[in-house]
Amino acid sequence: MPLGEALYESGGQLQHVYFPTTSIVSLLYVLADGASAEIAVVGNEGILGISLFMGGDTTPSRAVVQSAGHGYRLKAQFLQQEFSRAGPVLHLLLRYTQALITQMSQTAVCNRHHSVEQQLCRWLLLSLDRLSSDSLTMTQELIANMLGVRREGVTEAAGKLQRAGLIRYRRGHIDVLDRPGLEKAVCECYTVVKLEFDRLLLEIPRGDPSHILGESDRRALANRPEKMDGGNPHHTRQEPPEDD
Amino acid sequence: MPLGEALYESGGQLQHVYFPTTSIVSLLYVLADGASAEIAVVGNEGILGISLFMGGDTTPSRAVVQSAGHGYRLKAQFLQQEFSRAGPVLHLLLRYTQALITQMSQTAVCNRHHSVEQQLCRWLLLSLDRLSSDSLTMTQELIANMLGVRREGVTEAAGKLQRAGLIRYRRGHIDVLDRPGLEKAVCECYTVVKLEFDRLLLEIPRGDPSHILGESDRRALANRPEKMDGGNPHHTRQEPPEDD
DNA sequence: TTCGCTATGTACCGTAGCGTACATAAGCAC
DNA sequence: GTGCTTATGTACGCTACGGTACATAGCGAA
Repeated sequence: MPLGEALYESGGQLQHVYFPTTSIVSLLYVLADGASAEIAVVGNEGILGISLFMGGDTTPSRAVVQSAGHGYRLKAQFLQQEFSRAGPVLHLLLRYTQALITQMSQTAVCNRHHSVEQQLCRWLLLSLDRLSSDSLTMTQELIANMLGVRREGVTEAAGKLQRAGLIRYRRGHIDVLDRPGLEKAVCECYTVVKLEFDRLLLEIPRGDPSHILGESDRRALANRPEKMDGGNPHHTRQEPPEDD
Repeated sequence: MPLGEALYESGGQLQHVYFPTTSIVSLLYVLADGASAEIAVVGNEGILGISLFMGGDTTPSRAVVQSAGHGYRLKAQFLQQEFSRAGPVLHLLLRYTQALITQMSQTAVCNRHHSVEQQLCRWLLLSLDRLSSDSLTMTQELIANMLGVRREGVTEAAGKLQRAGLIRYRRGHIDVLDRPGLEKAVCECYTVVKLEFDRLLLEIPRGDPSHILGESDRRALANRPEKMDGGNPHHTRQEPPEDD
């Protein structure tokens, strides 16, 4: 999944869902005048194409690869088939969708009330969490597009963070030097989203048995079908691999 | 459902879902410093408490009655019971949730790129659509809280709209005089959301039969259980027809 | 190595919206 | 009516950010 590739366009018909593994994908809303804003970011914890099981088939958002890497993809019909079985996969997908809703909502509030610098911190940490790395390949121009601000604003904010010793960047690369420091500088929006993802996707729900997802269910999701660049020989699944 | 009542608080355990009929409810995200922003508005087209069927049981958002009126409520377990049957109600709820996601996302972009005046227009139209009326009981202070801006900003924007002959307001009331004019002044965000709601909730999906929702399904949802002021215990209604 | 593209740095002005303070007026209770 | 509460109007300075213009420097290609 190369940098900049659009997995789907606003309103376009989706054919697949995607499961990033080492890549990160941004969900963008684009306005008629070309202005845009990232409303959520999806990495190896998530799935792209939720409208395929939510029932809308398409969505007004755009999905762009923000950090090159790998991922799996699956034909929509296979996911829908599994979804319609109303088993643990359905519940896990819905819980993920709820986590995504939290991310979108918190982004909306953050857009309203927080400074570019705070939003940059949030963005860096959210991206880092999805890469399990402390280094990003990313120009300030791209970050500006994601945040929906001027490139110069990002330059300024990034310069401030660098002078504070939190990050270091070279042409097109950002290294995080002091992650705890970054977490101190970030607004609460990052924490809210992170806690909600952990709560919804890591904790084992109690109560209604239909919602219980144990370790085996999470393994089931982690054990993903159809690696895009080749094969994982060892996973067992019902659907045969297909296309590409 | 009186003005200002909180149907649920951020992180609080939900006991019921709510179906507003003549009321409007705002979903708010509140920051630690008290600042807040409305991320979506729910009226007679929608349902409050989606986290109950999405599987999270709770959510970081707050639901506040923005326009007093009536509504139905239903104990969470009954909705979950119906949801777990994986029939048309499930698909309708998920389609509504996707529409809600669109509204939240578009709100995020609008917060980023559009002026207070444009956002006020959007807010007025979204509220109007959910009241099927051309008059709101609403102070500028409350609107400011919803939009996450200063009250004075709303005063100014509303004054501009009034001088343009689009609206008229008296202490705590707003009348829309020229709705077409308002629709010309509003940003695209309103239109995107409206079209998406229409597409997802009014159009009859084609293709996968499990997604088909006909007129009877929509009647089934409109035919709502447990009126809030009545306490009718007969909400064990007959199951709606499986399909149209 | 040199060249050239592109990412980054800096500066200047314009403006929308914030924080604040206070004035006015509409509606309500009596 | 009178008086109080609360909604609305207005003003002023401040700041963050947008728009623009241009300078510099890193890095890859030749």
